[in-house]
Amino acid sequence: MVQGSRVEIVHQALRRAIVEQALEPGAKLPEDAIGERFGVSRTIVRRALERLAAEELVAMQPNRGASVVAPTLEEARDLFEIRMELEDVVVRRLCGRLTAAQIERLKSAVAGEQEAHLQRRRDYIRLSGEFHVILADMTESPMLRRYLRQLVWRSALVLRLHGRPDWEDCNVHEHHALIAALIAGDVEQCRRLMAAHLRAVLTRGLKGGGARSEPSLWDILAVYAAPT
Amino acid sequence: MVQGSRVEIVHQALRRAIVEQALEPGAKLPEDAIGERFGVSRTIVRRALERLAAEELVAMQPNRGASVVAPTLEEARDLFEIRMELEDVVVRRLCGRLTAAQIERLKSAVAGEQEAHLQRRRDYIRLSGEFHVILADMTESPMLRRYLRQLVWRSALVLRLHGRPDWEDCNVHEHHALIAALIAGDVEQCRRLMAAHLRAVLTRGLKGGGARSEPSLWDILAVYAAPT
DNA sequence: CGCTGACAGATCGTATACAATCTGAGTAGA
DNA sequence: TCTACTCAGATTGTATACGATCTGTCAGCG
Repeated sequence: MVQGSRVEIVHQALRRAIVEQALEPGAKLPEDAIGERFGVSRTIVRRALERLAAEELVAMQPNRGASVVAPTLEEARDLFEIRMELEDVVVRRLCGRLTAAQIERLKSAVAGEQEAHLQRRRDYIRLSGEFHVILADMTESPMLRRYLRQLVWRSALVLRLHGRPDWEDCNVHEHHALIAALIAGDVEQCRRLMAAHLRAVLTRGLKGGGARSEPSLWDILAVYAAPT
Repeated sequence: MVQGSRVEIVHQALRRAIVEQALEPGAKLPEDAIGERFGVSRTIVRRALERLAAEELVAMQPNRGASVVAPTLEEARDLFEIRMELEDVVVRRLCGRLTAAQIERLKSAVAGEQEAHLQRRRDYIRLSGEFHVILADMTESPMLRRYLRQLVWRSALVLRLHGRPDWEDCNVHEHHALIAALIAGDVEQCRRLMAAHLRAVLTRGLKGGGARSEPSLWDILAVYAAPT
């Protein structure tokens, strides 16, 4: 009576592991080992990896296997720019139109974030992204939902790779303010808050010369790879 | 010296067949038959189908195999709404910033469309979508490029399913006007033209009670499936 | 006459076998 | 000492075999 096939199970498990940053960017994902761990054959694992590759959470190189993607700084910025555009669409659609039930759902989601943050739980990052996924869901636009999910997932990866380990960058207040503005129904205010929020996430995440941030080989070699 | 693996070949071939509407929406895609046609095993075909499923060009049902998706009218509208948002981003980024080479490329693309249209070639629909893909490419944003490609491909499918077979709905003039506005550099004018263009495509495609448009079973039964 | 259940054919889901490819260690030669 | 080559071990790429599931047909029963 499992709702999902075995491929689905492996797929989602790996995605969670990536989004929650249990699997580091760049980590190798050998088919054999994963298959053994989940008790399935390589066929299943390969299909799950292929799906993750379609979501651009893992990269597959021919004859070299799969590994967790390690987006460059440039890709990270591009990601957030597009995400800002789509989140802008979301707030424009939602502003002043939230039902009581939706408001309740958003508030409990933020409460969950707060708790995870206070307890310094590993899933804080996932939860604080989940807030945006919930917002996207409420637009009832399958496309918006779909694309924003992917962008949010990849964002988590990016922040892990280029971000600081600070527990101080807390989204809870900004999420609260956003909910209030959505209820109030001032579109421009909503857009401003969302844009500011995302910009804050990005700069908090990227700008701080992270204690943890190991620049990727690609970035490192950028200087040295200049022609002639 | 093929650039892509065999999976890639089958994947792209099937996609072209779908986008060019050689494969009707709803068409079954049996793994055996396709494998035999391309001279590969089911393993390869299945992976190609899985990729197409990730792009939402085919739907895979457990134990029922794959078939070309047949988006509902509602999904079609959603698709175009999101596409309009992203195309808006594209023109905002490109307006007044086109290089001479880019202008040349766009013009020759439109010329190609025109030719295909005059000759009533099957690939006209693909080419007229390609114009938008080229624009997206020029933004140099991998994300924008990626998402817009998917949206354009799916658009072709939607227009086939719900559209009229008219050869009169020609995009060439609107594409020309758009290029001119992008060169001129008037952002608001660009946005207006793009929005009008897409709205025109949608209404030309969907509104006209198409001679060919068979409403899907789902739509048909909507009235009859009301509770109690 | 209509319904139920069994069966055959087709199609899909998964595991596994074998070939191809890559990686790194070790060795021979300059 | 350094370079180039070879080869074993590990890992992936692909085909295929076998079991599971679905669909449609047809006989048996009410």
